[in-house]
Amino acid sequence: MATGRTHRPATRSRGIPEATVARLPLYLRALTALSERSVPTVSSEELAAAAGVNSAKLRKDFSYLGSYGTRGVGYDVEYLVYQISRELGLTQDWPVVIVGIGNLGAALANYGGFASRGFRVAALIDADPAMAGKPVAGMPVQHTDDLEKIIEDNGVSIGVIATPAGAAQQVSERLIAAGVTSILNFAPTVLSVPEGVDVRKVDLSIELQILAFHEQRKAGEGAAAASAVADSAGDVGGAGGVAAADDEAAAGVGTGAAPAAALVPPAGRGAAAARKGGPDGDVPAVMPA
Amino acid sequence: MATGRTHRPATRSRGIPEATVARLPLYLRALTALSERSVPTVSSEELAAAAGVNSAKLRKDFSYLGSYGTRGVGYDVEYLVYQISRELGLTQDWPVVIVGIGNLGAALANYGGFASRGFRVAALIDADPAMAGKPVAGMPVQHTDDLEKIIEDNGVSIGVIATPAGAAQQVSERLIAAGVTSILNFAPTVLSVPEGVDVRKVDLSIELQILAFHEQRKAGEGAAAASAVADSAGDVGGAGGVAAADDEAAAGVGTGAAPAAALVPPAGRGAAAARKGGPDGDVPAVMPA
DNA sequence: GGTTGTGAACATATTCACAGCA
DNA sequence: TGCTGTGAATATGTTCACAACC
Repeated sequence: MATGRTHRPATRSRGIPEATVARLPLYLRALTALSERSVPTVSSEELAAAAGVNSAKLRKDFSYLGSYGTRGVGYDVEYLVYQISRELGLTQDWPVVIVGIGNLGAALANYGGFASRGFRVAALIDADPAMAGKPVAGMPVQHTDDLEKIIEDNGVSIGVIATPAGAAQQVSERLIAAGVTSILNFAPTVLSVPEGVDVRKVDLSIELQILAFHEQRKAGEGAAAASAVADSAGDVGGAGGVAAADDEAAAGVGTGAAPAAALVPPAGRGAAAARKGGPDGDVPAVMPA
Repeated sequence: MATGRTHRPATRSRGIPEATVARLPLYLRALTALSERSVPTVSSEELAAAAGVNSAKLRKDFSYLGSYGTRGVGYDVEYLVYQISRELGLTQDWPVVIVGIGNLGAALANYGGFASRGFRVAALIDADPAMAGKPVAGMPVQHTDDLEKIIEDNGVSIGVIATPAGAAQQVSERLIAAGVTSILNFAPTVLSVPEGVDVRKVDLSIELQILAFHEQRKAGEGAAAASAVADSAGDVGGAGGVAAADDEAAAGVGTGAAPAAALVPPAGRGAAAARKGGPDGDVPAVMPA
């Protein structure tokens, strides 16, 4: 590795669990708040509460980073902030580009927390020639034609896609060809990318659909059984779920990807097929409006 | 349940795994696209490719819903669209309110995919009196004072919070008190809510930090070892991760939650504490710039 | 032949509960 | 005494591989 250390120093070391990585930013945020209030130390219990997880999980998470606490006392806030920042790679500067400057792209560009934590918006890019040169968040929008040059000149390795769904795949290909290896995708599409490129997606409609699922359960159970509610609720900052994505769709294409069509109950063949289904004979009365 | 069926019809039935629920919207999106192209049936292999997952996982997921496929043939597209929609509760109408109409809130209000799938924006709410009455996405913004009335009059059970971090907790409390039981939170804060209320969060900065973590790994490995890259990449639509959240911060407060402070390496006490750390003696050369 | 549906094996994540240390 | 760090137990999720069936 970079330091010339032997591989896998001792027992486990390599590979912090993905679920833990996903929670580190949460801890970091809580710790930063404590740091600003000049709190010197926290217990796992307190910090866990602030981050919305339980303390055993937090201690386990930290144990993957090392033994940074003091038994009987707790964790040194400043020190932990530094260790987590380092682990997350936030002690260095990450230039990012945002592609697709519609409502959402502009919202992202204006997002303050962006700059605060190692990320720097290096450029705003849009395909609309009319946008070129217009300032958004105090920065001129540049045209897609210059995408490759911008990426290379700024050494950008992280790209944010906030274009309409239809443009996302192509944009991702250009970003990757120019050197980007991590993408945060807000467009409601599955991007297919080569091995070695990381993609995370944020999808509004998926999140809403997941909420609707649980809402429906609550309503159903409430009517008949009782409170089997505390299903996915309970631990807010939980582990599971993927992410929900939104899209600049509205600002780009008419209404986005694929609205119209379907949703009518399968009258003809559907009904036929339905017969053989009935896994638990569950065909309830939810008839579509 | 709604139909008066006996509880737990047969073997398992109740409780579709959370990970499966989180993928259903993905399948639904892919199926809707097929439906629009009038494709009558798909194999698990094809559909899995379109949704960015592997076919075994998809089949397992569907098996929790019932036996909706035909061996040797595949799945009937229309029928599956209906079944998944029903399972997710999308055959009914879900009025939602968006609170916090800054850049992000406006982007969400304009998002077309919103309306298409059972969700309907019932109202836009903002605390700024100057916003009141102004049309956003063809709908007048209403003032926070009327929040409770709006929720009740429209029977809203899902709320979207796109306010600055500082306002989020209070907004969530008002929403919940008025009857909302599911919240999609875009503010970078941990909401604490009573049991029975579902919260999902979308957090831009968390997502970026997760990407940075993997970027850092790539760089480190690449320099010395080689390609141990295909770490979190590989299956794009993977399972793990939480979500990343963004905030309307910029439009509301100055720069959001907690930017400044910390990030300097722990010179004094930090170094001292550092000694006892060295879990795997991993202290690499990543010295902050 | 082709494809689903699923038990069994494996992998990852969470929680418990307590020894070890300040 | 108080709190961390962690093995062991449990729960959840993924993948394999193949029997069942069209």
